[in-house]
Amino acid sequence: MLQNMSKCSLPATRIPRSTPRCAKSLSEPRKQPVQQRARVTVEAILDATAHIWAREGYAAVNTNRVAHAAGVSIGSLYQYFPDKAALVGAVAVRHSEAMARVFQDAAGKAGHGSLRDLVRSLIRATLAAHRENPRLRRAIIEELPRIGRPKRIAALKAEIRSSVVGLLSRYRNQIAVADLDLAAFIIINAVEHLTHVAQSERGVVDQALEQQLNRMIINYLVRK
Amino acid sequence: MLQNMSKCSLPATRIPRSTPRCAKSLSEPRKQPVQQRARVTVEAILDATAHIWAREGYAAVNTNRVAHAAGVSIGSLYQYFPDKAALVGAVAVRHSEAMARVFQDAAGKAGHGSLRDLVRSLIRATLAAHRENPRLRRAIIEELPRIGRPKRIAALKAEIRSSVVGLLSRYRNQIAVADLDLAAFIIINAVEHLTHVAQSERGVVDQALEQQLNRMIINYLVRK
Amino acid sequence: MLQNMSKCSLPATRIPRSTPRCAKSLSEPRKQPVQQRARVTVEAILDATAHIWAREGYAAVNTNRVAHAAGVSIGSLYQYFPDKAALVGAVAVRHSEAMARVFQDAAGKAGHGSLRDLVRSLIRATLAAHRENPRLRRAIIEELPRIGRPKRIAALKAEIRSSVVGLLSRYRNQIAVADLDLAAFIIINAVEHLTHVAQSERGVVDQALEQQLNRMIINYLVRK
Amino acid sequence: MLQNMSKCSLPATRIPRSTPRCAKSLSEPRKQPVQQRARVTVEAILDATAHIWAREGYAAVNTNRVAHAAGVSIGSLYQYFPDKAALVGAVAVRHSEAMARVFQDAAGKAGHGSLRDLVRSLIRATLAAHRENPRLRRAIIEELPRIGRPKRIAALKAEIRSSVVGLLSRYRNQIAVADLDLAAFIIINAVEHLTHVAQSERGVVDQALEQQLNRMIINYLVRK
DNA sequence: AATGAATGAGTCTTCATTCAT
DNA sequence: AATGAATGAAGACTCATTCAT
Repeated sequence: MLQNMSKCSLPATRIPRSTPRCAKSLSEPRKQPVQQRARVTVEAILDATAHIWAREGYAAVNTNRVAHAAGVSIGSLYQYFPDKAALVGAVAVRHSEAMARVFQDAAGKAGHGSLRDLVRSLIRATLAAHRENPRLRRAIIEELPRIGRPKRIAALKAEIRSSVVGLLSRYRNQIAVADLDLAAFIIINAVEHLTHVAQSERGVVDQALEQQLNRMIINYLVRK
Repeated sequence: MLQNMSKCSLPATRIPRSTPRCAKSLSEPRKQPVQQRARVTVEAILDATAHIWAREGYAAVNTNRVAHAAGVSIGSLYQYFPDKAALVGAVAVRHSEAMARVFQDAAGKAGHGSLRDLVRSLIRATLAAHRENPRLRRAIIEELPRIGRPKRIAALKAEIRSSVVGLLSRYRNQIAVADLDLAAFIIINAVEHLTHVAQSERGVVDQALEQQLNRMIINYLVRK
Repeated sequence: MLQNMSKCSLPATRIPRSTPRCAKSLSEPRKQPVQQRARVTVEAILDATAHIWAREGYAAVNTNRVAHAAGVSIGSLYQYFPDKAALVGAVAVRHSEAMARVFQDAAGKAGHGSLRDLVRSLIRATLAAHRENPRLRRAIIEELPRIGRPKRIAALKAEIRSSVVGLLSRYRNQIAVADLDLAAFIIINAVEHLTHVAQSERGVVDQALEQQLNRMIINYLVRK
Repeated sequence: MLQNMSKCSLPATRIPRSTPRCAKSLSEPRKQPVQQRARVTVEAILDATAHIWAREGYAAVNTNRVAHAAGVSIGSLYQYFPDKAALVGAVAVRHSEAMARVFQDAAGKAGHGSLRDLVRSLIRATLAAHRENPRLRRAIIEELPRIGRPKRIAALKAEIRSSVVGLLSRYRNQIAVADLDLAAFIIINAVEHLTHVAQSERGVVDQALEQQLNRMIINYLVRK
């Protein structure tokens, strides 16, 4: 009886809740797969999610479809992921980790060269990262902020930025910008977005773009 | 009671729609309001849409809610907008037109100054545009590409780019970049996105950023 | 406050009334058009209704669409027709009257011939009636019973049947069927439906069919 | 209460549907029930559909109501039937198959008798079929053509007709009609419709009618 | 008389999530 | 652990009808 009352509160025409945001979103995976077989299942689910998300966007990702595409029952999916947000969250994490590795390698290699070498290396790494599954990357960049908890993403970005600040600070005396944090912010976002938008609007990320980016960034850093 | 009898009719089967189907996305508004009160209705609907979209993203925009927020019946909404996409499309158009005016004014004012003046003026206009309802702008930038027909948006961007190319070409001999179209692409997107991301991640678009942008762009254009 | 309660009675998922039939249906036209202009309006409305009904079925007939197709405002439509059922009712009546005239002419002409002549004449009239706007006729035959009040239609049919009984009774001594009412029922419905179904399934109502019908009916009547 | 939190997720935009669109009408059932309980569900849905359709016509069939009447959630209904048309389509198929069996039995039994026996047997089978749930039969006959794809229905009818032609051809030398296909068309439709209309207008399908039908058909076939 | 703006109950359909087997 | 049947809240969209202008 009482529980029926809640059904009765909406007028017939649906006027949805104006406060639908709930603090959760992007929850952690539910349990770690221990058996080999289970790890395969989880991978299949993530692959299916990534595929759909990359091709058709977040709105097209739905749990039943993912389960079906992964060749797994919907029940199994929920054994490893508490909800839809956890699904795309896990995909994003998996992808980000791979990207971070690429990026760190690049930074490591340029460890003892000139500022110019460092810039060139970071830009090259960003371009390389983009050529790797650009559609998924696009989806993550464009849609994750609306899905996941913004604070976590902000923290991630801050981390990357501070590592770039660390790299730049070795060349502080050559750099015309006083606020290195702002400089890192500008460099990272400009390169990142220009690569992204070149990919999605022009369809290619080529030599010419790379050259322009190098010129733009190095001039920005060293020129008065 | 009695008047309800007239409402009694056979349950009508829903089939009709003599208009095709398929091929929609971002359809045109349905009919032009001719009476004054209708124009008020349409404005209220657009305002409500913009408000929800800006605050909570496209996924939170739903037609019943928009109608309710606009103080209008769902039927009225559908009298003027054939579907949800048309709703956000109209908001985007309304907003874009306003922005275009701001931008063109800026270009006009800088008509006879130096290249440096032109750059400064365009950057200032972009910043100003961003300060005007930044959340709606963010929503449009981030989500419209996933909603509307990409070709149309691409065409719009190409138009803007070519107008910038036109402005730059007056100063060609001062510019170190051979491919003016690529230069315009880079300038527009770098400034646009850095402003955007500064707003959404740092919460402000300040003097410091403006200064850096000016330096970055002008150095990019004139330095070897 | 109180009026809101009524909005609260349905559970969220719609479980519609299981007694939706209401006794009304097929109401009379609302007011007679007196001015010439008004008569033109009414004709336009009926034409539009007939056109849509014939082409796309009752489910596709909707008042706004009819009004639009008739070049009339929805308000004007409701000035002359109290509801949708009245609309199709009026079309059916207008059509039936025309058909009745055709039929009565045929009966009149065969007034003093043989039984064979009478049968031939009635069948020919039925065929002729079918060739006149067969799609509308099909719609009326198929869909009116579900729309209009069955009693009225039954009465109409009884009337036609009794007039055929009247015609047959002149030849009673040649007829092998004792129950003339049953005979009339069989003749009318067999001829009517075979013509109808030949039209809608074979696309034509031709000489061969007419000949077969004549043979079937006359044999049925006179043979032991 | 606590468990409700997990239900909290971003409002999902409704877009997906990775399957085409357009080109449906009378679509196939969606997935086959494999578990026993699912088969029970499907039967309940079909029974509910048949009941409403028979009693109140197609316009009164609506998915929520069917689900409710079947004691099943609307979601379950859509798990097995992609849309409303599939629902009535399945009912029609289930009914038609039963009818076809009745009819074929009749033809089989009359395999080695006279032409007169064959006719008598077919007519009796038609009458028997009509006594079995006449309202549903009426609904199917009257409304299916407007719902389903006409080609498929036409094919079904052609099949039946050709089987009757097969039966008749054994007695060709006794039959006065040269075009056996036309004869079959006339016989089937006349008997079918007269039975139907006797049921729906007179309320009974009795001995007298059966006798008249036998006389009409046999005379039609054998008399010059 | 005519217009057309407004209404809102009603209908189809989807999809995240739970739970019995 | 896995399966897949079941659930139902939610959301897009239609259309008969009313009423202010």
